[in-house]
Amino acid sequence: MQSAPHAIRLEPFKVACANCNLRELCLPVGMSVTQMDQLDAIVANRRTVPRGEALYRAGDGFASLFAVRTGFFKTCVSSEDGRDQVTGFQMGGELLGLDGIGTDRHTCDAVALEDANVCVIPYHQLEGLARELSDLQRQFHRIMSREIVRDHGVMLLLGSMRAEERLAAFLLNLTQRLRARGFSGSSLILRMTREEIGSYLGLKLETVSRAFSRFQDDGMLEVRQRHIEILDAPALQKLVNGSSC
Amino acid sequence: MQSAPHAIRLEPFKVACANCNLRELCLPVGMSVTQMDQLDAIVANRRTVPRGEALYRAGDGFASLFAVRTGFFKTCVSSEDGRDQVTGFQMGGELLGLDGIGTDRHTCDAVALEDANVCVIPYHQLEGLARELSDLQRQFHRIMSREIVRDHGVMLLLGSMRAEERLAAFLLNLTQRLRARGFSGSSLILRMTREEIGSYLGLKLETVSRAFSRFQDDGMLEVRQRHIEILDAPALQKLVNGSSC
DNA sequence: CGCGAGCTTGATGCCGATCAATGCATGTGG
DNA sequence: CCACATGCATTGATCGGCATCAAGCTCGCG
Repeated sequence: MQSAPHAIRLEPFKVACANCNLRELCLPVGMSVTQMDQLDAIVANRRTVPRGEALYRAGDGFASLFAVRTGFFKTCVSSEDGRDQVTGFQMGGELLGLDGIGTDRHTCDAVALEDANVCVIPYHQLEGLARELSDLQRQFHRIMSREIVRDHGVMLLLGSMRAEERLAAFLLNLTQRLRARGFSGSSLILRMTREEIGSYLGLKLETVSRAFSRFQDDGMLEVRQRHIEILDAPALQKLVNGSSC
Repeated sequence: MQSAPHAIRLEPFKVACANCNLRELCLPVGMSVTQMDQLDAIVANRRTVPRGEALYRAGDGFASLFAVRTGFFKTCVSSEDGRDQVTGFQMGGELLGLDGIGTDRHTCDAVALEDANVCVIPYHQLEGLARELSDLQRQFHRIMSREIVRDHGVMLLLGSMRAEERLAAFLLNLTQRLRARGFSGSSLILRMTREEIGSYLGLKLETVSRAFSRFQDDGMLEVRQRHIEILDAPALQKLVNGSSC
């Protein structure tokens, strides 16, 4: 999310899982080098996705999962009548496509918010390998389970938090994930618009903008367009939790 | 019956997966009889949960998944400051406990809304068996994926629907699942309170009650306490979708 | 430079929360 | 059996937070 993606558009050579700096956040967690080599053997392909384009769309046939190597994605579902809901933002090391396993079709769109590069993981082969490597199986199950738990957290947010609490929770979640990837966590550049944030949080873009302004007035943030400086993380944290009354 | 030493209220006899009337909605989907026998071997235990009691609670260690045989559950997460969110309602054939895989601890409470009976599926053994039986592996992955997709649908509901639309969607979802289990689908008894429905839908109980009343006034439902008669399902469906304007 | 996408800010209105009273079913003990 | 308590549901009155509508503003870019 932080780096300038325009230096190299296409990886000319393959980076093995064992050499990938995201391996501690991705599928290979807990695997030995020889196991990673086996995983590498099925993750033969890369794919670049230019900013604004879809990695897949709802209705597309499902064949592979994708691991984000560089770049930033959003996933969104939409109902018949055109209502739209962003269901998540994905960064390096996170898996995309889990929604497709259940019905062999994708049920949401995955759109790159900046030029991106993903590892293509043919699902059928992954299943086969997971039957041989219990470490891989375990990690895969953990990732799915954590996605479910994350979704439950979003439900809590959407069902019972107020606008500013939602935005605070969102920012803290983002910074935490960035910190896990070696970024500062107090200074970040949003890859998504106010409208996309609003869709994720169940708010209108004006409300998101107002909340940003209010946080700035209260000295918790410095906001310059999409560049956010977190000045008082504990205050944000307090908003998310015990702010009532 | 298993000679369980600590058997408080165990089923007097075991019903094999192959004979269970829920097998087409549960883990054994797509498995042969001999495969189901192998599954039976690890699903040796049953557990009864009286109404109002928890099958597990957030923070409990995770060891097993549970398949609902009879009865009705809710799952709910809560934040530090006591906010509470119902994340789902589970009925016969549905799995409980998937949230625990990611961290080896449960992250939500599962509470029986009526006296219930569940199959205990030791997770470690399930993993082992899934490595042998690709059909089991596939179905397990499908169930997890569908849970993720379901959660995305709830996010859409919470993020972008209005009160009556949410309740309509909720009722239609319930009736559809009941129909899949051989019930009429037009007449149902709610197992949960207005408050629990409200928590699930991100509404207050008064709002839920008012929406029920309004549906009744409009001739779409007949509401007598928890007994609901669906008089005009298409009208409900229309509310969920293209009601805008 | 002028255009347009995205962002900010203000004014107003509505949906659902909140507060409060009543109704209704079930259960308990006198 | 009734009196009473309790939990849940309904309904009304009022209030507040966020949506909506409507201008401007900022910045990148052709």
